Amino acid sequence: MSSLALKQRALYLDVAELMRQRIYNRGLAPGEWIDELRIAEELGISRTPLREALKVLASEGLVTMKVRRGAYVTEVSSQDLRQVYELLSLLESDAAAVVACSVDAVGKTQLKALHQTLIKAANNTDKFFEVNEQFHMRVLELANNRWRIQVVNDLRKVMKVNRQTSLLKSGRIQASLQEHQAVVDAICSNDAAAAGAAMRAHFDNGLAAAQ
Amino acid sequence: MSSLALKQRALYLDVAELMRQRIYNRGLAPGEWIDELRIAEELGISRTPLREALKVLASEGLVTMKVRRGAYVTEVSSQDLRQVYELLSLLESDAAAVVACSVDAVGKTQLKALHQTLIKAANNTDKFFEVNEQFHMRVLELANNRWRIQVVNDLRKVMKVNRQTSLLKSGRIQASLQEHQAVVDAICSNDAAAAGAAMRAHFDNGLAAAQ
DNA sequence: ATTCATAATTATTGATGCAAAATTAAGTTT
DNA sequence: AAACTTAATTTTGCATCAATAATTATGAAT
Repeated sequence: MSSLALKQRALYLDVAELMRQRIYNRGLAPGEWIDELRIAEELGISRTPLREALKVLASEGLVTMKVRRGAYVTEVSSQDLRQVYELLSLLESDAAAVVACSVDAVGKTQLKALHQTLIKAANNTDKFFEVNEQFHMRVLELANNRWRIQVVNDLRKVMKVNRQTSLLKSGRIQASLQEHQAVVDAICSNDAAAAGAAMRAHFDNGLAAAQ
Repeated sequence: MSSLALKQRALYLDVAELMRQRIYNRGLAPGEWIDELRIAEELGISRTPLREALKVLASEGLVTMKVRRGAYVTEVSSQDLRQVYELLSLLESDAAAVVACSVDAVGKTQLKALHQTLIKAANNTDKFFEVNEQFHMRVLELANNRWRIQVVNDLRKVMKVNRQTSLLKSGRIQASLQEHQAVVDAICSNDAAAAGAAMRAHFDNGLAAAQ
């Protein structure tokens, strides 16, 4: 039985995810022209699903389509990075405030548990990134607005294009953990204003460290 | 010389816009299955650019792709509408606050002029919609964050799927004008907090009127 | 030698074709 | 007559093909 025996997702979605990863890890560099023929051949697929994938990435802002000139990896300037950061700060701090009002005991327990996992991952950068994202996503899910989740997900994809600048000056992880603690505390004491402020501070510090 | 002599945009973008309009005016009803063959034939094009257009609309949230079952017009529930409204309120009230801080004399003049145009359009619903959107977009542009503009544009597209519910109970236009006036006044006096609050109030009232 | 024009190559865009999957219709059996 | 099975049709998803536009290369003229 083949390993690809039954695929639930359409090919273009898998290709989109693969291209995303290539963009994140600079296999495809910012500004670079995307050679459809080469990549399609490389992946052993036709250009149709690849082109569909590129249009998905274009709507996410990861690639830019130029008419009759194909697809290019979007160049994310430091200004773009700042603008995206501002939006994430706005959307996620509001989410934290909403969650502080609406969260139940289960939600509080989940956030506390995730924060503990994050503390344990402090010495493993990749793991820290992963759990950090889980924490932020859990807050968003608790805020119960599927459109906000969608928007934040897209913006985070843009951030990942410049992953090396996006986080982690020295000492940033420990500071980040303390800021998360403040968010958890504020949410668990149902203090909306404090939760929003703590999340906003977290993003402000993150942006400052990135520059 | 043909009317389509030189087209600057790719076909799939034109098709996407056409499909958007059909969804807005209920030529394609919420939940309805989109018959690729029929529409492609109707438009005299092949399925390829239509399918590309559908993927663009899917990423905007206007259509939903089901695997091996094609594309369906997204059903926007009243909860979705509320959630999108909340996000627009958040994003645009923050934009208004930013503009109040950064706006120059030219920007102030533009907003005042747009508001005057809006007042004159009070008796023409379609024109009012149009100028209203221009006003909101101008505020966003002055806030100088291209990612916010993109996000708001996408969210507004979702709103338009339920246009009939989205605005205009009786008396809503006059109230809306007064609320806009408050936004303009606050921005022109560089009062960020007041500008944000005025825009937020505008959205809160709009949502209340829609339900 | 440099610049402009034209030809050749390359790449994007849109159309068509084909196979797999899903839905619908038909038929058989209990 | 109802339900299950199987056949036919429809439709999606991916591949291939053709045409148009853009870029590069070649050559001619000043």
